[in-house]
Amino acid sequence: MNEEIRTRIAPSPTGLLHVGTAHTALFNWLFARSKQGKFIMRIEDTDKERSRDEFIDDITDGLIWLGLDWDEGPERGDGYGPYLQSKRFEIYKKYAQELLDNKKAYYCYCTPEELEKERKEQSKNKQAPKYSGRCCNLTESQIAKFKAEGRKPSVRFKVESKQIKFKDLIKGIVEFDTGLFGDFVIMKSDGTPTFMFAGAIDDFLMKISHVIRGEDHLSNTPRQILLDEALNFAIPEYGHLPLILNPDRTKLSKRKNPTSLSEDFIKKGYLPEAMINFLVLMGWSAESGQEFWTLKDLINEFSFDNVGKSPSVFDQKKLDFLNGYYIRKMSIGDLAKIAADFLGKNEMVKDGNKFMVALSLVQERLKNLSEIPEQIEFFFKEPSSYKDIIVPKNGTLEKTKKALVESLKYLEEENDFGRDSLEQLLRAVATKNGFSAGVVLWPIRVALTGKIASPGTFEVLEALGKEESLKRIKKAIEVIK
RNA sequence: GGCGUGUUCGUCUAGUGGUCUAGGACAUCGCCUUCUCAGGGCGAAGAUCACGGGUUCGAAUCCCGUACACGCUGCCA
Repeated sequence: MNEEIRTRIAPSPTGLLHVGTAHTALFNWLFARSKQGKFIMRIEDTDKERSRDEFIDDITDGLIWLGLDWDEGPERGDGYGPYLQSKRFEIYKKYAQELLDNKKAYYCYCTPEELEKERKEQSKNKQAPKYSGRCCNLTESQIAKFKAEGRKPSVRFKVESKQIKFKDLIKGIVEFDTGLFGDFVIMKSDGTPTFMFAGAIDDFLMKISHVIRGEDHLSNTPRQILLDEALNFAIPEYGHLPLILNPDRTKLSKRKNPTSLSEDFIKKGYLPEAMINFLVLMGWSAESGQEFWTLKDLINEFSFDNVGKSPSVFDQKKLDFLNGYYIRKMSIGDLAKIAADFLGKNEMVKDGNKFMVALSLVQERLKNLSEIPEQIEFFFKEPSSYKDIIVPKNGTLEKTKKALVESLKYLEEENDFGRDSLEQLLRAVATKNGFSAGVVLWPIRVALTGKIASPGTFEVLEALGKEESLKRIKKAIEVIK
């Protein structure tokens, strides 16, 4: 019989949702969904100093935005909750007491200063920094003395010296010698648990079957296994994902790269589809070689067999490409909807129809939503200051004037402002005057848009309509007089 | 310092002993489409598979060593 697959994402709310966390969440989610398992959200807010509620919101909102929903978590299902570690302190205390009672852990009265000094000395002597274990066998009188000094003890786990070997889902068999570790702290002197301890307990209590996390946790795994063994917990499967790196190959950091999902990607106009596709391609590839993926398709295709072992450099250019790709693929109605949401109170959104027409002209040129206002502005507002660019390369002021005047003449008489008939008309104007098409089309387009780069002349004429188009062309003739 | 993990085009990657004169994608460059930009189509360039030894008839693929990178070595997570 197969046990239910249960994975989790366990962010600590000490900052905005990081793309690395999103990446880990994605792989956990995919694995759970592909196995009809459960995906759980657990908030690791044991660090009271740095944890903030607003970060919890940022993290959960970001994952929802990506489409990574969870089955259990704060405010959602309470099978094995609570899912906020700050509400589970009694549980950790109980297990710490159990270890204390079994002599598998002991009180440590060392002060941070003493420990720091010890470490410094060790590294000065080229020794591995490792806790000496000096508090393990304190006498009654020594303890009484420390207590009298008002020292608050931490609880340290007594590390048994042995080989720990486990099969990582991604890395394969990994082996550690725990004799090198030194006794580590499981309860801080303020009574709160360390990440190592709380994580091991919660993974067991929440019946997590697979712990999928970043490779930076690989060296923590044997410690957690030791804890599991001491507490008689079942040991979960582990999988350590390759990390995401800055272009200089250091661990992804916000100093060197955009890392906040909300601030750097959502607000900049990236689409969840692009983000998912981009994230999954860092570390995973399909057997088929397919490179475009939606969450839905990934569920059927995902497997740890195709997850790579080496870290990936964050490549913004590729994200941009993917984002443009998904923007282009979207129906104009859907684009208008998400663009309107994105732009919020922007004036240009008010006239829904006009906004949609404008969008349709620039859709294939967009790399992200935030480029929209700049690209469609001409559609709502007469352009200005295009005097320097209205004469095409290799053209002259004289020809440009003539082209505009002649075009205006014919345009005024044209009633069909569809792009096809406009094309016929204007190309005829060009040949009639012995001009190449560009000589007449460029100035009109600039008169209409005020831009060097824009959608094509015929589309713009059509979209703007006869009245507005003629008005702008007349103005251009004035301007270059 | 110790331990762990990793190393294929600039980047993401395919590749599990012969089909690899190493495939795809992004980026770059060129051509075509064209009034511009974008898109699309076609094409080019780009990797002595980190390095050095082995094993083998044969290695990017297996073994050993070295180098480099990253992670852990915290009363942060």
